[in-house]
Amino acid sequence: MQLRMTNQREMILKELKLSKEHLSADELYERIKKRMPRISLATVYRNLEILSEAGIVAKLEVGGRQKRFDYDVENHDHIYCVNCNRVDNLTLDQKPIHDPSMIHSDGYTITGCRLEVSGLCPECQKKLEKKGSQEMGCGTKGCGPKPLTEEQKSVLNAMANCDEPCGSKDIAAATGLEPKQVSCRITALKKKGYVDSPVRCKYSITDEGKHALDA
Amino acid sequence: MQLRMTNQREMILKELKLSKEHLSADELYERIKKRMPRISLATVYRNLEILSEAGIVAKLEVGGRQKRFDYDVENHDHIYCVNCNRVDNLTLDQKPIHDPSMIHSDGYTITGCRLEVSGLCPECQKKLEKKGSQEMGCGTKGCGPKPLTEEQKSVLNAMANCDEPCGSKDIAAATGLEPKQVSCRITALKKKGYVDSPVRCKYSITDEGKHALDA
DNA sequence: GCTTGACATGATAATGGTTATCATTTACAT
DNA sequence: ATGTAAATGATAACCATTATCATGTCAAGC
Repeated sequence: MQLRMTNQREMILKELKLSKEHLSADELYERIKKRMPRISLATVYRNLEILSEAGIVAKLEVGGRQKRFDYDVENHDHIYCVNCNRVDNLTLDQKPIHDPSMIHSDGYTITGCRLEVSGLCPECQKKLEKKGSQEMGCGTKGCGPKPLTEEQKSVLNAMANCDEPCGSKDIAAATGLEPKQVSCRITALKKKGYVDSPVRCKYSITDEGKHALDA
Repeated sequence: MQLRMTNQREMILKELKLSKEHLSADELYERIKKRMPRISLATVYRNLEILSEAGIVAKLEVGGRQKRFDYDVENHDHIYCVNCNRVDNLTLDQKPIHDPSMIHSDGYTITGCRLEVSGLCPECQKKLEKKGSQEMGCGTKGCGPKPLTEEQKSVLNAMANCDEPCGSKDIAAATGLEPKQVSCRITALKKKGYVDSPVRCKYSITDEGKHALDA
């Protein structure tokens, strides 16, 4: 089994080196596609796996979402954003433990060791400040208004036509939906941040909700 | 928003405390189902999320596969098996860094910090010794012979009927498949460990391969 | 220079873990 | 006791990743 340096592989390495970021497979795919439109996402995954197996790039499994890949194969520590899953390098005042002999592990054979720090990256901090305690969970992609079902839209519309906070019965009447169905929809909309409950049992549409309706 | 203590939630907490392991959502689900057969996997996921958000259990995102949950919410370090993804606690001779002030992170707000060690757990070491350099990647479930397509089976059968290593042309003739299709199937079978290539361009079925055919 | 088979690719189906939706049920504050 | 928010179970949808396979390309040997 020997490795061939194909154009695709070369491109993957070049792009990874260029960015010096800790890109995920699909981010890398998006960048490469600009210059090599026919490349397949599978090829990117496959080659990142092969190249990391060969020790040419480093595979990072940090923070529980997608894998990320690093052109720098030296063992170093990372910090990741719990909100957007971005990964950055870490600098420490004190050298962390990277020595297997320090570790008591009841029979494990140790293959790797690193400090993993979680936090909120600067951008996500800003976003959260703006939005208050608003949920966001807005990663690198798929950000932007979330899709609504027809029922959710009609509930939102009913609220938009109401000047003051209204109860679920008013909305049931306005939409023709069953009261039970209305409260389900309200819950879903509240979770998305499109509906607010200024008073107990009274609901009103938020700015985000209005925006979502327009879109 | 307030939390209610439902039977399901109580059961999840009890079972997690009982095991004192670092269970994944589906492992927990399997255990709870024995005493509460109508519980839904979604409920387990939902509640683990809610309980960890509330700080009642700890969510571990270790090693890039499934999330695991810990009844012990104290900040401590873990070692995980790269093969079976099992997670264990770690004891260290020297206290690791858990102090955010040691960390330079260019604007990150730090929310957590722990040492993450990877290795091979005792059981997986034994398995690997037995199997030699055989691939295994056999996690907690879905272990056992991998399914074969009809074409793969017929290629394997042809090999089984051959006493000595044979070329892909022989197999093409024996199976009636196109030569090109044969080499594809051989590649797949080799990856599964069912076919070996003792000489370049000559293939023979392995013991695992025979076993897979019988099954 | 042609053949042959190993290695790669692109397209796409399949998988595994997890989350979202929604009708229904349950628990709790009043 | 009752009304409403919260929780549940069933299931569809989702996302990242892996597997499959037809096809394409490279490199070595005749």
